[in-house]
Amino acid sequence: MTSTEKPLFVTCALPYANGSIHLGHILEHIQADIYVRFQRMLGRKVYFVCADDQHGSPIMLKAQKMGITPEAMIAEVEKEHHADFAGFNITYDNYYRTNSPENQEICCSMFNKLKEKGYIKTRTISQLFDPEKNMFLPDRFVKGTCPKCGAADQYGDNCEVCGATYSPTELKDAYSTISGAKPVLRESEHYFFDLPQFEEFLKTWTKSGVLQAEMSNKLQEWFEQGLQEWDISRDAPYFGFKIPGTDDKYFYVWLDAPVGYLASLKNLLDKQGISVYDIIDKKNDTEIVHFIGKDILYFHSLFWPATMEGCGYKSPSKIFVHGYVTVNGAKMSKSKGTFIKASTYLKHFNAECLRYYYASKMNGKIDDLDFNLEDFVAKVNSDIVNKIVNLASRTAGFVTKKFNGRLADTIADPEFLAKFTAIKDSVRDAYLNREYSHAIREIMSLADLANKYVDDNAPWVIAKDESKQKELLDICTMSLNMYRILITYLSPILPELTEKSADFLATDLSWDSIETPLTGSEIKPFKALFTRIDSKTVAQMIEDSKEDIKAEQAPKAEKKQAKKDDDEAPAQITIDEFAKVDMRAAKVLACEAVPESKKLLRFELDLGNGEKRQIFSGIKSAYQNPEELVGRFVIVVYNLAPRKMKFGVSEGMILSAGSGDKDIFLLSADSGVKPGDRVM
RNA sequence: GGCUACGUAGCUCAGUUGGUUAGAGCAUCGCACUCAUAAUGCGGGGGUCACUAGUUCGAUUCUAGUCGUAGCUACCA
Repeated sequence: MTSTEKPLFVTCALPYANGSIHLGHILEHIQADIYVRFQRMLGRKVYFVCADDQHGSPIMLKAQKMGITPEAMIAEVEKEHHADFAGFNITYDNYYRTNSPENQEICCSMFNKLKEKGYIKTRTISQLFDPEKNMFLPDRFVKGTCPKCGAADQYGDNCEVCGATYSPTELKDAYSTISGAKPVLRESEHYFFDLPQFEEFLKTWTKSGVLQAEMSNKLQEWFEQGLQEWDISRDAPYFGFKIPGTDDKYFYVWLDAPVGYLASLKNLLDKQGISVYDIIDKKNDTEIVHFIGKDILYFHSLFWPATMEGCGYKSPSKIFVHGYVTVNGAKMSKSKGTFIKASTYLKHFNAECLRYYYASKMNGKIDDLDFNLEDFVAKVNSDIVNKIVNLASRTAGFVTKKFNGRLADTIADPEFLAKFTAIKDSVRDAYLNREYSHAIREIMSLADLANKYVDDNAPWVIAKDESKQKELLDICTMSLNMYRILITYLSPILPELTEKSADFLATDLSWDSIETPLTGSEIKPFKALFTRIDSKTVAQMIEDSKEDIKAEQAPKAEKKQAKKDDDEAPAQITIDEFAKVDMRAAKVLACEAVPESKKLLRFELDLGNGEKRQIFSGIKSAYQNPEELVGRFVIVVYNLAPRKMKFGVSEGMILSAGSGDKDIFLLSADSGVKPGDRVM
């Protein structure tokens, strides 16, 4: 059995049900869809499935905030996701959900198997708990003061100011970002998957060619660090599946998400009377292929194959990892309007444009792909319209007007046409290796050749000579056959254009028919097959994206307002607490703007008794001429922990008041104060 | 800080298992053509292949370092 005869089970990563699909998601789905469409073209049996990933704390909390049930929220999101992928012509055999009976059944059955075989352990761990909300807090829902540098409002796992990493229990003045309550430490029994038992299996598996080389190197690093047991349980309240045999333990969302692949497949196969367990049986020759982004490699290359192996099931055959999408060379940015939702894109452009553009840059590697907006317009117009479609457009008219649409009975120059069929294998290999850009390069160079053929033969000249009518038809038949071949090559990428072209040529465009010339048949009158795009539409799309974000952020602004109100009435402190702050007067010895920084001024201060300190202060916006500050007195928090900053260590804090930006005013003392005087 | 990847024409990208004048598309300039969705063809200009050192008869391609960009780095996954 050759590899193209084996059935194929293909998935895309399950989009999380707390937000919209954006052009980053779409990259993966287009990549997979092209792959799948091509495999189907070769006649291969494919199950292409996806689903919404609907469990976990973020979903539970977001639904709470919206005042609806998680079920209601995910149903809404699912509808939207469905429409988005359909809009991009992604041909899923099934798009399902993780919050489904099928998923629960498979999760529980897999868990029980793993437990029976001794791969599940329990251990009591201490974790921060929100006493008001009555729930355990994931790290990123805890904020507080960094224990290393004293920066306020840092997340529970690391400090964005000094880069220190720590456990959330080390945070000072920690608070829950959900309720604002002070978290307490509480113990709980957790379930762990014993990943280290699978080390040998995983090492062998990762070397079996399932991953790109870069990714398998990455795994080496993880092996060197040592595999850890994986915490797969979460305590109630949690939106997910209850773990069998427990009252208040739930499967961690990342346990049930990949199982969602199987759930979606099961939902599909049940209707066909096929058992999903047969497909994942080790004896079954179905190949399992996952398309994922590089951010979730860890789950798919360690936990997922290990849990499958632990259950005695087949591990994935291929994990195809791709990079991120950047827009105009930068990360997608909400404020720049380059965070473009799938639905926003579809309001302005046809799916085919993006399918083509992405494909023209996809190479099967994990490099990021840049969505350059100018390049997008240029490439779509010049490749698809000016070159490819032009071939049909410039010759079809003659056939229709002069020959009633009937093509010549033979191919005039089979040798020349053979150049077009000659790249068939190379195009096939490119598709199979996901080197779509390579395929497109070859196809486009033939499109150039085809246009040159038409130019060289100048049918518009021959058309005027009544004695050369056969020659005219020959040339047009050649040109339309070149078009037929090229569009067939492109059909996995451009399904709509292919369909329109098949209708226009009144023939089937299949992989097997590539070498079979289209002769003696009638074509339909040519109509514009593809509409060119322009940069004004791009600008509109960007504007729309900015509007999307504004609409989304409106409620968040309210939240900020609420938080601000809290600031106005901070908790009272005792005089003892106040006395802990040592503030002193200091004389500015030198002051300069930090050139690489937008906000910072660097001060050199005299704190009396010959003590000098360097302090950075974020007041550049209000003091354009820092040198004018030299000689004046400022108030400094003397006993603030030093903070290492990008440009040096800041040894204290200079006090100022104001609302920000240009309205920042340094505090100072009246004349007579001396460097080092304490503020009483 | 450590690790990894990337850095080739104005833009987006190929390519080189080390070897004569480094490629494509778009953009730009000139010419031709007028069948075609102002599309096409021919020709020109444009690159010290990030920088520096090393290996080599020879490096854009190998090695090391530097700079820049991105990602990873947490008992997080």
